[in-house]
Amino acid sequence: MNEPKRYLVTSALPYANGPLHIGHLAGAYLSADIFVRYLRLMGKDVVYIGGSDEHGAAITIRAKKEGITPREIIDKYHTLFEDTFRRIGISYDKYHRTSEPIHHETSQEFFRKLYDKGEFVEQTTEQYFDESAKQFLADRYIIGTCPKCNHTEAYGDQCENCGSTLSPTDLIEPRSTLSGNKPVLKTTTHWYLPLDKYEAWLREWVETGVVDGEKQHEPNAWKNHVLGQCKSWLDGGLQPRAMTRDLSWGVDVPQEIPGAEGKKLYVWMDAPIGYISSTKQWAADNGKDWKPYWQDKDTALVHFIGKDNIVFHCLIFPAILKAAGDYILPVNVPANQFMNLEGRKISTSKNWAVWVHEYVQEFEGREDELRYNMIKNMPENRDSEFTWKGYQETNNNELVNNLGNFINRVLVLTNKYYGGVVPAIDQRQRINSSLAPEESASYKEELRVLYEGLRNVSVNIKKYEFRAALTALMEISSKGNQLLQFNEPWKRQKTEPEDVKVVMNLGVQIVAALSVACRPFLPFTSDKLRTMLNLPAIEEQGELQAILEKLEQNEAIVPEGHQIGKGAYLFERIKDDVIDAQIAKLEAANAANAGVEYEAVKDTIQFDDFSKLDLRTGKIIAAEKMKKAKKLLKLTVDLGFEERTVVSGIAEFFKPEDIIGQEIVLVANLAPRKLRGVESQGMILMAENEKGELGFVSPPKDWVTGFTVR
RNA sequence: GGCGCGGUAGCUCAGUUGGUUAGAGCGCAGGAUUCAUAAUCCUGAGGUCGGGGGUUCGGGUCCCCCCCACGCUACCA
Repeated sequence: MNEPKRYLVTSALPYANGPLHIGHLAGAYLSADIFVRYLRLMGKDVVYIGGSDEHGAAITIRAKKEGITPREIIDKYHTLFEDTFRRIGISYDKYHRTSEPIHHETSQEFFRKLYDKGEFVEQTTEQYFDESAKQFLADRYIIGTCPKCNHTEAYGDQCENCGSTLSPTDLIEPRSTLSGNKPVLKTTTHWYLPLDKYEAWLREWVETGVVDGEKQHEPNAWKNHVLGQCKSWLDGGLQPRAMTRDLSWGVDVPQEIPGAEGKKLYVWMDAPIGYISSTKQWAADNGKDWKPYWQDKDTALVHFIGKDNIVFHCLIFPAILKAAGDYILPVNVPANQFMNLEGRKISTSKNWAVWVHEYVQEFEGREDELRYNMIKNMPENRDSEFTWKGYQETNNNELVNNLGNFINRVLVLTNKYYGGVVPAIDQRQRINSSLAPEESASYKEELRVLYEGLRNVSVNIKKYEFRAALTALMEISSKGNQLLQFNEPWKRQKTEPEDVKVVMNLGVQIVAALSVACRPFLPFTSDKLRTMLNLPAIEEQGELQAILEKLEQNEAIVPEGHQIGKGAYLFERIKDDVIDAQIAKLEAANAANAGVEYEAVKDTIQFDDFSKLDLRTGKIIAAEKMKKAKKLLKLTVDLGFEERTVVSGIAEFFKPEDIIGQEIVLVANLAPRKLRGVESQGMILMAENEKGELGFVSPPKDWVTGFTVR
């Protein structure tokens, strides 16, 4: 594969239904931003694309709940996203939105093209339908009792209480959120993309990089967990996926297609095509042609996403692109894993998160400090963790003590000794090497060390190893500190001023190199440094490439005689009270949210309804774990007059040997049901707490078995 | 239960195709130093590389079994 002519880089489109937290940032936005800023600094042709994902049922439901329009919600979050990204320095070339007409047209064109080519399979299935509202109900429009945790407000696709993934037909007592009525099952027809038909080429493409006999990517360059998850799906066999849904808020299925009425494009045919429509808008705004970026084989397409999006970007979207024809496939999908927060999973609903828009407000001027910590702890290959204490430590120990201090030392000394003018030097002078205290080095040899340091940053960014690249950046600064330490200008200025000139000139060169090399990671710091050095602001147009070329030729970056400005602190120490306040804030928000949520009391029943239940006291006399099931125990219950076999989903909370002799209450007249091949004759009553933990409901100790409970 | 990514120093993590005494940063202990935001630099202590077996002249690295964490998935009357 040749060096690409141009790059098209995307970050996952955030869903316009809630603010951005640090997990989003560490997952898909900072990584992309580092990559594109680097490419620009190397003089590459690169376009960085993103936008808000603004369709879907979750938004309409929320709008209904809050009594506002979906448009108001998406406008609110789209504006917030744009502002947040700008303030934390995510340098999109185009941040677009899927509600724009150009996006509707683009995704409809895609659909039309696939339809005309006969790629779709039409399938008729039964879906819930609200007769009073006269419409099919999206998963999110159906609420019912979760079959797993009995939460009464579970959605048709997911229970937000226990987190399990559901299908609408799983819900007990489903009801429509539109009318509150019980929905009926009715047939509906949708267009499916037959992924099963594409399985063979998708597998070859993922595993070898070859499509249609042409090598398009190097699988070794893909991350393990990305390849692993793709293979896992491929091995499991791909199923046709619906590309349309019965939704009210989204992109219409092109109306000339028979049966299109009331149908919208599903997220697969909507959100990722947002990358393309966003590119079109960028091209229109800048007098460019969007097509080479999506259709020319010499373009490298890179998707930055979180691990929850791997299958989507590595299998489904490529399938759509190839089915449409004329489109290139991604050369890499460097998905990150997840970032935890203070030992727990980040959770929007539980309000366990650091919100980026709050951070940029509360820590204005400290954007790079967050970026630095996020990159240092980026979940590149496994889940990682953000802690406020860690944030404080990286800030104080690395940004202040290492980087900021080195730069300050150079600026202070240069101003003190030479009035801020970069000293002219005699290149024949030898100084102490920055590499080892006992060795000597020439000016040019030290420029070479700097060159190698920059190369090291560069190589790691190319490999999508941003943590390593950041470490390499900090090594440049560390070597700078060593150079000063081994040469001790403050001592030798009086005795060996010519040596000191060489050292300080080098110091300025290193700081100047850092002002360019730090930019992908710390763009705000880069700007400040350029001002301090009195050097032109960075436009991200080949500046890194330019200094690499100079250094490779052993040429200085900053000429002798250049006047630098005064130093100022780039980073400031963060005190304990700031950190303590943030931790307290986190705990408080979480506690406020965790206020025990009581389930709503169900509809009133009559005594007759109750008396239909036959509850009996009993005792567990045998228990064993069910094979091939994580949650199930097979229990034998003594009812006095008979023994029952009961399969119960309590294995996560109780070991079989611990519950022999446990007295229980059994629903004795529940219709038997087979679970994993074993007939369960009844149900044991369990109490559940707010954490979802289970406890037995039992009669007093040594109660007689087999008697009724009422 | 199935599949997948991981399990390396007190903490956060590097360790390429198997090859000499397993590394970095932070923290800790000593020392040097003062240009610098009590910053910097040097030295040191600290690891049966999750456990067990195997292949090999040689295994953190390859193979098998097991344990733990996370994710996806099935099961939850």
